[in-house]
Amino acid sequence: MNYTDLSNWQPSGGLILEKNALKAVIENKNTLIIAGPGAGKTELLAQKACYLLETNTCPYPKKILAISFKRDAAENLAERVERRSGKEISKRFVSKTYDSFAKQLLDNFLYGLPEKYRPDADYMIAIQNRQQNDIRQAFNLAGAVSILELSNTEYNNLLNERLIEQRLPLNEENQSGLIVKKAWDILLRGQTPDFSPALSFQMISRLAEYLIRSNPLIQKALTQTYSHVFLDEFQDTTDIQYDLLRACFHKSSSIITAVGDNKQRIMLWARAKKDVFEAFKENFSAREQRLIMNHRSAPRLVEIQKLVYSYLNDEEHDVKTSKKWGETDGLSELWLFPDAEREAEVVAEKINSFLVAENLKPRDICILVKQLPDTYGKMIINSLKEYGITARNEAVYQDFLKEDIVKLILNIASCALDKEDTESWIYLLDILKIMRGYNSSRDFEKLNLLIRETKEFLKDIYRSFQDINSKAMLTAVIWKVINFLNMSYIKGFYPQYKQGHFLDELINKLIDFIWNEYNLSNEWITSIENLKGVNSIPIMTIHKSKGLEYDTVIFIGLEDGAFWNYIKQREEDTCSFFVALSRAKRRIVFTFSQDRKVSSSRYTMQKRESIKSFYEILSRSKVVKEIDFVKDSK
DNA sequence: CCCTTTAAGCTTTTT
DNA sequence: GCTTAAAGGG
Repeated sequence: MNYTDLSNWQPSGGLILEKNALKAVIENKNTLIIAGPGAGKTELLAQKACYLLETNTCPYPKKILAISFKRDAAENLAERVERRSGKEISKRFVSKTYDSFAKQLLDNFLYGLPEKYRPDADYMIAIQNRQQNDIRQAFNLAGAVSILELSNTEYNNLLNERLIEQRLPLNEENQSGLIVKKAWDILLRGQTPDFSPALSFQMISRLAEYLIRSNPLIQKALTQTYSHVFLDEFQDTTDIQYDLLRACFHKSSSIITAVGDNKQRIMLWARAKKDVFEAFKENFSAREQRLIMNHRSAPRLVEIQKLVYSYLNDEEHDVKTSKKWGETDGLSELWLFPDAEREAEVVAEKINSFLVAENLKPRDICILVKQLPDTYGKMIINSLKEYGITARNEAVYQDFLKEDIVKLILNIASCALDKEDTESWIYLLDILKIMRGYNSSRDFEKLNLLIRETKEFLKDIYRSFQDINSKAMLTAVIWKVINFLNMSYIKGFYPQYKQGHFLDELINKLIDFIWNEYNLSNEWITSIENLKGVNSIPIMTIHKSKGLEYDTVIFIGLEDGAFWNYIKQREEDTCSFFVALSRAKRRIVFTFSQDRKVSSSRYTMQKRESIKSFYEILSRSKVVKEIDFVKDSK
């Protein structure tokens, strides 16, 4: 392997990194990179990975470990590095989620745990929903008595909290501590006859952390394997995750680069550690580095974004916009409506003109809500239908579409229906190869046979699709695909499908969705495309939109009613407002409706009293155009 | 059976 | 804070 000389290294893709970003790429110390929206945090990590690998600063055979929260973020990062540095070199870039990192540690070194905390090797992931709550049940079996003053949810939360609030081992000095330990025992090893071992991801992280702490050799191996560690979306790190990181890499030679944004901290309610930046700087002697570019948003929108900083008591930091924008680029509007019907009418009409007159694609636009996309989006979806435009609650599809089995089956369908789709063909063949354990260089014969068989099979599927005239027939075709893949190969390759009925449910849902789309379009390729969402406008919550960007963002319902929790979480909701605002590249629209029919029967008067600071920000910016849409002006 | 009262959910991910 | 679904009372 030829490595690039340190001084000759250039960011790939013809990109020019801002001064601080280049510094952060090259500097080989623990670093906390704080950067606002659109600064290219993920891109910086990808560039840094390429730098470390290409210049051998991460010396062969050592690796880089990148940890993200979500699977698609982890995959996205890995994909960027592979695209730039090539398959060979990027083998030393390991990108995974916190949970897979923790679970892998636990599963690989189960016997490194003291016997008292060693789970059964066949433990399941604990289920916690209405029908079944493994943790509650374990506590019941352990003899815990529920507390009358607490509601069900509060009590469940309390039990979960007691399980994972501290690092292991537990303090067993008092009576309640003993019950917690008993519950742990039951969850770790089960209780005959009817409770099987089950662990939550939080418990898995706690166990992994304890494992590392009690086995210095494993910790050493870990830090020797990974010379560099990347942490994405660092502001969302929970205390449990932070403890694990600390156990793994504190006082080690591994160099950590964390990137995050304190103004996008909207996960505190889900246990994010509030002082994680300060803790990291102190515990790891990390240097703070700020990026000042906003490559995403137009100058006018950045003006508004800057005003949010002062509301968050954040020091003034300079933000520079990209040169691709003109000084006065960026549109922001506040639309006022008498009621939600009028709102739906106007929003649909405007979206239609964005698509027609401005030539935007459906995926250039995003409809954002604080919560309850179905409730807030329902009327707009219906109004858009009159223009032949589809909008959909993206949450229903987002998680579903990134499931491995769904991706695989949809790829096969695309391959079978559209012979030009080489991308799907490469993806499919790659997976089949790995699933069957074939080696590209060794199993030449087998591979050829596999290619022939698969091509034959795809032709068959193509013909089958043409004959389908009922849902039962579609179901039969999908099962033909699954049988070709082989159920036991699937479960072996994707262990997450081993448990319960998850896989069956996904397959049934997939059949429902495809059949539904087919009834609308009567064309198979279009149905698959529409299911993937290419032709529909996404409606989603602010939380789901994190990390995404759109030309035009329409936020529905800048109203007290949507921010009902504002009194309890002022700062966090202001961050939410900021996240919504900063998704937009060129245009942001906020709507307010005097009356909103949230329920099926009643209107509710909307106020903007408690969130008036949001309106102050908008009006202080002096760039927001206020438009009052009175009833029935058409 | 109907009306009133009460509880729970609402913003998340992960094998 | 507001909706929905259930449980409870007459």
